Amino acid sequence: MVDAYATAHGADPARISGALVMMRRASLLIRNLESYFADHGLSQLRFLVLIVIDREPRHQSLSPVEIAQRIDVSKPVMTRTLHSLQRDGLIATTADTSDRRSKQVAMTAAGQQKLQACLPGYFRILSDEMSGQGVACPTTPDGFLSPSAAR
Amino acid sequence: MVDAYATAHGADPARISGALVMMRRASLLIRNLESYFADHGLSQLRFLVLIVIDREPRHQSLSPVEIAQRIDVSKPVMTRTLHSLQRDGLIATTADTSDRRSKQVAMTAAGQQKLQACLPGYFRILSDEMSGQGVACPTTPDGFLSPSAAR
DNA sequence: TCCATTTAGTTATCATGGTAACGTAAATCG
DNA sequence: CGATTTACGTTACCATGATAACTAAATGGA
Repeated sequence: MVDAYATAHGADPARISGALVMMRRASLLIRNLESYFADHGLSQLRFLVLIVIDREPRHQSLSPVEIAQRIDVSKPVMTRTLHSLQRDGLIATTADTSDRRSKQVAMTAAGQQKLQACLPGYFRILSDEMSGQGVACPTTPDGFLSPSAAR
Repeated sequence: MVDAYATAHGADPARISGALVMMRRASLLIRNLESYFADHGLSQLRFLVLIVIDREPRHQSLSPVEIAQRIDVSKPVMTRTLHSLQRDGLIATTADTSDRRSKQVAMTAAGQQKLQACLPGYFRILSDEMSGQGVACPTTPDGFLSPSAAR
């Protein structure tokens, strides 16, 4: 089916299929990860925030913009996420003494614990995916990618 | 950095990196496609709905559930999307004579036109991606996947 | 120094995904 | 048949991504 459309538009069906398969595979993996994190009261974004703070070698704390830039997410999303993480007691924020516009974000003990608890399963899922033991990867009837799977 | 975490958890860094790179690549491709569709007043989901109807060999129309199942999307999302496509004049719905719970969805001339207009660029983007000429694929500083990029 | 520009964080709003629950219609089974 | 179960479309609500626009603070040049 992809073939029909692709050749009709002068595209190489193999390339098109390759791209679609990759998207499908990645999407299912992301779905899988998101489901795993949900079971632990996290999400991909919340997990990444904790990781980024955790591996900060210097002072163990970062400003919201710094985190947003490293994870490549917009500032409003970071604001919302940090508030929710704070509400759940996984991070704590303090005022920045040198810049009154800014804050410093640090992990709490509960945050550290949560992160450590999630890491093994996270690597397991990624590892299984690459060993071909990940989620089965049935393409859509048409071979096209489902947008829902893109999440 | 991935190495440090991965080896600390007994995972194969190469596998982990591989999974992260794939997710990153797919995410950027999806971003790219979404941006392309936005320029044409569509989205991935709206585009797929049109494709699924277009390639229906039998009667040129489908019920909302059939479309939802083929694209692997929830019913409420399909309801919303079909309403928006109808509002934009790209599809038309008629009552199903044999099942009063259901409807039949068909493309309008404008819908056909929009679909045909989008196909070449769509295949171009997919093809470029697989030929290595797609979007540059810089991993995050840490090698982890940005959730925003996952969209 | 003072005014303009940039930057940090926030708010408001939109888009797009999901689940739960509901009304109505069809189907199934006793 | 009639009662229960299943299925279709919808509504309501939540999560998570984005942009635009605002406030307050820092910065920089005339």
